[in-house]
Amino acid sequence: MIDIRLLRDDPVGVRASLVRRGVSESQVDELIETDQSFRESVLARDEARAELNLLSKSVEAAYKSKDIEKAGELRAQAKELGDRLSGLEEACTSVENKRREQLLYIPNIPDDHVPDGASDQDNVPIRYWHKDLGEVLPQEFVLPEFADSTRVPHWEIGTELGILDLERATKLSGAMFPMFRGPGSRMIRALTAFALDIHGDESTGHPYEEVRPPTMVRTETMVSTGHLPKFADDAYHLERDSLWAIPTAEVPLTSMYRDEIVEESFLPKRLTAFTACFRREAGSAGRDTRGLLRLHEFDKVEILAYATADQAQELHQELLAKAEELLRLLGITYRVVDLCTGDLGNSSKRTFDLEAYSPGTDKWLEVSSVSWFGDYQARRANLRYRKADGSGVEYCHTLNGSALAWARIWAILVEIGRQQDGSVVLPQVLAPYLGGKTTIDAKTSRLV
RNA sequence: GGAGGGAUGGCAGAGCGGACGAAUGCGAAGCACUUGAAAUGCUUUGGGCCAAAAGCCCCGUGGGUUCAAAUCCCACUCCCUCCGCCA
Repeated sequence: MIDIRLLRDDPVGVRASLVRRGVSESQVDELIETDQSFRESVLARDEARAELNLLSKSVEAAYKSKDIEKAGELRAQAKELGDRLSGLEEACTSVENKRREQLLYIPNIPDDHVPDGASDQDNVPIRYWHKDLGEVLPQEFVLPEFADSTRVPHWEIGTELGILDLERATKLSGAMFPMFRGPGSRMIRALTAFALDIHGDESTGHPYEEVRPPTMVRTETMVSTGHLPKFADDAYHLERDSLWAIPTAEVPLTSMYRDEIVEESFLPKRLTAFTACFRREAGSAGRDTRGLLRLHEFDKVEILAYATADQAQELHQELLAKAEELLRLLGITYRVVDLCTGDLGNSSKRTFDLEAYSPGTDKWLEVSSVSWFGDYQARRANLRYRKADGSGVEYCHTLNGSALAWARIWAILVEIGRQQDGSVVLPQVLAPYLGGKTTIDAKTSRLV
């Protein structure tokens, strides 16, 4: 959540920033009002409490001096004050809860650099990359030719080779649950090992610690990252056990140090995790239903960092570079997009998306989203660090990005690797993870 | 699933109605002593609300009793041990 003090100190500025990303003025004003009455009732309550504490002390003193009569008198007085206090206390908690509730629904304040915009149409491409062209500025980029053999959608290729079995997956779980088979399944395993090895590489000097977190989490864990309470409809909920299926490894990784105060020297802390991710996709029924474009369950490797405010921006670039590195190694054409205020995620301060080109569908697919959350999530998670100079305790900054989401990568690899004869050639970097064989044979559907 | 035990500061651990935001030990920081270190001694060392001195809150969470609760009562949550079941 946002820092309520910011809102107090600069209501006009904060309101303007939030309106920029689609929050209504009235929602902000309501919060300001609630906060004001909260502070008033806290003051009233504390004054009454102070008085009562004093009275209690004098009761004790009266008893000690054996003045039973006076003690009785004071007790009656205190009793009366106590009754008044409980009313004030009740009022106080109720406003406080109201304030917290309102606060939980207010999205993060976007960074000043975030471009204005209403929807994903207004996102700003920053650069393109293609294996033969290298980095290219947006205005200079022209999409190179893709061979006809690659202009086949991945679901057709997958079915043809028997490495994707969506029909039977539907039998098991319903639409939008994928099932990979044979080399198709092994590709996911190879990609995962490949990515984790790169993230965990010690020789970089800043390896990411590999974590295998739980996939089902408590409600508080989902609240910390901002996925609850606002977006409950998007998540799978196991009511009987009060657990939620994680939509991304960001959820458990961010809460790992929830309610803790770490030392400044601990930061920046880099983590990486492979998990399945579950999304109900409640608002998108009927869209992108074919193939692997939109799924209820998919595998993803996530990278995440905790940082101080000073380190955050640099870490953001580092995470982005990490995700880009994988795409480059895989030879996938992509662009980096600076998300506009209208498309920015609720908890995010700034986000870069990586969109990879799928020749089979002629679409740019979001395969990674790299976000800087400022202290928004850390406030929700009560995740802080003790400053090295001893000057106190501060909220951490959190950042994370996908690197990468495999379903869409799988789709693109299958499309760009497709040859005239229908076989699929996979990137050489995966060879060590595929038993040295990188071609899926058209006839036998086996790796050769 | 059954039975028991527990939840206190960075850790260990006392306190079991008022003098307790909390003994003691360990750890950490500073200072002194020392050529330096060790040892020793002294001092400091939780978080939050508030613009803030003051004031107020926090001993798992929520409620209750009381003038007064870490301490008594109730509920919940979590953790541990044993038994059962099990990948």
